[in-house]
Amino acid sequence: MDAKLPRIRDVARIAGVSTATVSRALSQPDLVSAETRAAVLAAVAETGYRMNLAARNLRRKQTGSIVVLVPHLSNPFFSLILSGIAKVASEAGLNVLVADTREPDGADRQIAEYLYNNRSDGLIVLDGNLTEAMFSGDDRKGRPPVMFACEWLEDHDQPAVTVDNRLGARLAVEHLIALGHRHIGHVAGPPENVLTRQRAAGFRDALAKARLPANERWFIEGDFTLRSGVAAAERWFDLAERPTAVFCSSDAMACGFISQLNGHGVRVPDDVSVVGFDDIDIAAHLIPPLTTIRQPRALIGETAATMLIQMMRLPDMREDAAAMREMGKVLPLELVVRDSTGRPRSAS
Amino acid sequence: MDAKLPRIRDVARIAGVSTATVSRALSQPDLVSAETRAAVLAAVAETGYRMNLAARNLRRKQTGSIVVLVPHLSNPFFSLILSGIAKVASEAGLNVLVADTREPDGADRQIAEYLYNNRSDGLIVLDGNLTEAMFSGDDRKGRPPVMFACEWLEDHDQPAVTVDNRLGARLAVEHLIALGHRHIGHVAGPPENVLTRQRAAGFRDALAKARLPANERWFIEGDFTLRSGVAAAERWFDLAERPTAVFCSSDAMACGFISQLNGHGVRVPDDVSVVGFDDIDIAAHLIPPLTTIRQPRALIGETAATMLIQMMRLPDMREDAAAMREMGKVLPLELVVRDSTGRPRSAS
DNA sequence: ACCGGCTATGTAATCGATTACAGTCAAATT
DNA sequence: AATTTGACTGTAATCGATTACATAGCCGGT
Repeated sequence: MDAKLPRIRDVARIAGVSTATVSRALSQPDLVSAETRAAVLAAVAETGYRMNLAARNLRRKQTGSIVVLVPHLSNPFFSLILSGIAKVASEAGLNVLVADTREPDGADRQIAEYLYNNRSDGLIVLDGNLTEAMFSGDDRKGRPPVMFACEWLEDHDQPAVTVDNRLGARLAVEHLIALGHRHIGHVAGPPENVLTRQRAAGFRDALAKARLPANERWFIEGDFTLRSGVAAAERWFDLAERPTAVFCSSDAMACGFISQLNGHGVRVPDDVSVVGFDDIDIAAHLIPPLTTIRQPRALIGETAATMLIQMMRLPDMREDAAAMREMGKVLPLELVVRDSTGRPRSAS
Repeated sequence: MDAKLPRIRDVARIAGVSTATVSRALSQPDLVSAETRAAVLAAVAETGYRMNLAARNLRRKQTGSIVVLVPHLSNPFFSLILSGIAKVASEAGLNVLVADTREPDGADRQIAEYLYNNRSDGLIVLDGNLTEAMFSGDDRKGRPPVMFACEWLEDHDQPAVTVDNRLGARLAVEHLIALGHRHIGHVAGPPENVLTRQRAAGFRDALAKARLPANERWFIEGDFTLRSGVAAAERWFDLAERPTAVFCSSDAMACGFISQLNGHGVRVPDDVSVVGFDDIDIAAHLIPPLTTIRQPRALIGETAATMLIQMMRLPDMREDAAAMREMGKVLPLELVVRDSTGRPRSAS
């Protein structure tokens, strides 16, 4: 009943070979003859043998897991990305550890824990606001490879899987302009965030292209959360002159914004048009269904994981800054027009 | 530059003690004298030593990680629960692996992988629809402890952290009745799910208590997802006689339901009142803000993790079925009244 | 016939920490 | 004074798989 778990030695004995041969049959099948392989496999099946990962990892000096650093695990935007990462990693036999960088103990501790210590074979970082110093420095050799996704560090060689946020924002705003809007506001993310800057740039691009002035009062700062969308609506109410359309830098903020507007009797899209960014699951089912920029979230996760695994397999490549940059990838995004945008009152 | 990572031996040499003493100073500080401890700590700081977990786990015959089995990682309902689990586990020095049981390769493989093989020291299962056989059987001794959370297996001794779903549903429906509704429908979860049954029972409890008949045509089957809420709305439209209020077994379904109703010109709460279940983050910011039953999601995660860790520390206890059941815990839930419910037309 | 090269396998060292066991020394007990 | 006790520390075996190195057998070329 309580038989101990079979070890490689037991398999070897039953198959009539040495432990070395069993090990090879299982992890480098080409090295052993077909008959031997069959015998080993039979013995494995008979005993129900399962490898002890701690032993393998100890010997191979690796950990068998990758770590994903997420800002706000509770943000639904990340769920599909994680799911994509998990899928690829699990196919490669790797565990996925998820750590929330905004937890009380702080990001730095997490990074140190995972980056410097041998707790992971690779990192996927979804948070662009980490101490840059942690990722530069000379002693990069001993550390596991790092892949950024969604967000990234500007002015660094770190490879990243992203979308063209600037283009996305431009598409969103061009859509509003095409509808006839001339007074367009922006609910932005936190100022230190890369995405905020990129999307704000795209916002300005579109205005400039249409020769519309950018009104700084219509630039409202948020932090990508629902709550900050609500706060942005309050700011909007305070405005003497109000824009007829608003581009929100995340769907969550758009949702909070619309909800709060609605609470005060302002209708979307009749009184104000709103565009979001991300296309989270619920966006299509809000009232009104949200016009937004779709990011291929699952694909971002899968791609990031795939590339990280490539980097893990080629440790030398990390010395080569050019090769590193090329590991990055920009995935396509798409404007999804729904009902939260319409012609402005004045133009109808 | 490329100095190898320091090992316990290096620390021992610098501190002028043996490796055994270093090990003890680090993991059982009481066993060494204060001076020795200080010397070891100083040496650790000097070398930047970090323990190799693979080695520790190999020697201790454990894995240092717990696994969470989630149905649908992309469901935002689970994010806060995971975050609670991660918090507690990380404080205990445990890694958290998350596996999606609804992935293509199927739940059974995952279970086998994690439960039978030495890949985890404990499991938290958030999916009540797993093959029961996997958790019973005689050879339970060799396996890691399992804690259920949210969902559970009926007729089994497995401990679980839950809320009183039946009570929650009753509160929701009593609220509708108190508002004057006499024609109340239910959008349920998948029929094989425990939560579905519990909540349906609570629904009937409330009706029975108010001596209202339960109309089986107003019982619409769903699967907790947004999409199924949308489908439920279509079913509602097909009804000859329509209820004036609907209790949805999840917020996601309530959201899809309301959204689809709205798309066809039916207003909430003017034409129909809707109550959800869960109180996911976005519930308060839907239009209209959703009346729902709040589950303490972070607390559920923290509690499940805490209890699992207790079980891990007391391996003998698992033999004792009574003790096992007592490990379970029912956490409080709460009705949150917002704007998706109001008096019925006829009663106003 | 001999040698080099190749394939298939075995032997044993190795990864790095933990811990059973043994030993030391000083204080307490008889 | 002898013995016991307890606190502390060291030595070395151990966890289970991987892999460097050694070896054996076989084939083909000269």
